[in-house]
Amino acid sequence: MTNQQPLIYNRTVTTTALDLSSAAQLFHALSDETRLGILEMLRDGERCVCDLQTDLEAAQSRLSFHLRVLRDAGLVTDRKDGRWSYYSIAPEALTRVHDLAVSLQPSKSARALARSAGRCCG
Amino acid sequence: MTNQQPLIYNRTVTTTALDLSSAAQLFHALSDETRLGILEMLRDGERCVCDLQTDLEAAQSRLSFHLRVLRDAGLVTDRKDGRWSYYSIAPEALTRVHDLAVSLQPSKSARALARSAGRCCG
DNA sequence: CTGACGTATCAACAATTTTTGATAGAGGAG
DNA sequence: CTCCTCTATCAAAAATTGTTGATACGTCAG
Repeated sequence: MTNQQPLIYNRTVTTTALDLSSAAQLFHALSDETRLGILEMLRDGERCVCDLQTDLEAAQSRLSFHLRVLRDAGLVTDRKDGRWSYYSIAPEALTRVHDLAVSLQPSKSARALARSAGRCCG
Repeated sequence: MTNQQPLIYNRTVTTTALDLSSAAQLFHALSDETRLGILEMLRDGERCVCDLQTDLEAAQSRLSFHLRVLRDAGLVTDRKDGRWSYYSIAPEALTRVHDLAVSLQPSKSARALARSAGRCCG
């Protein structure tokens, strides 16, 4: 259950209400400097934890923690080879971030009213 | 200082190392369901806090808190009219999210090695 | 086998974020 | 004015997240 991979989303932007929960999870995974640093490193290709450990000067268990957050959010995948674990970026997840940004943009039909009504609400 | 607005970033994606700190702040603002719900509502145009309060069934001070997080991250702007505060989406911030997603994608020169070297690190 | 290495996980603690309820101030209605 | 509405802010409490050090397990070298 903890190893469960999140769904892979379709390329097409669903116009239906976004899944706030999984969107939040995705953004949360990106909301930490250490994790962004990891992703930045992984841009050049897969890396083992020990590599990251060296370059980011982070304790092993700390890295392990952040890698798991990234993996749970679907942002990275891992592969084991011998005693090493190699992590790489899952580009689909970034595509999804991209799509979310698009789908949060104001709609064309932005209702230019709001204050025309004397009373605001209730 | 607390009311300080974040920088507006250029449209062009800088290839230089991203500013991890402000990127993290931006993603953090998006990492909460309530805040995503707010943004979703604001897609249709500006809204006063009391509107959001009604539709999101959230306490006023809670909303105020989240709106501030969004504003500090540059995701929304606010405008006062009489006793109402109207919030709207700041599309540039979403563009920046978009750009960040792009700039985190794996580089072309993904070094397809990593395991070709017998030893991993050290 | 044995011992060192690479990594994941866990529990305890620290730090940060979010919620809640109370208070205060600005603006408008009467 | 005075009272009510809308909103921001604050402090305290609750919840969540991140860090650290210890432990465990698989794998490989010797």
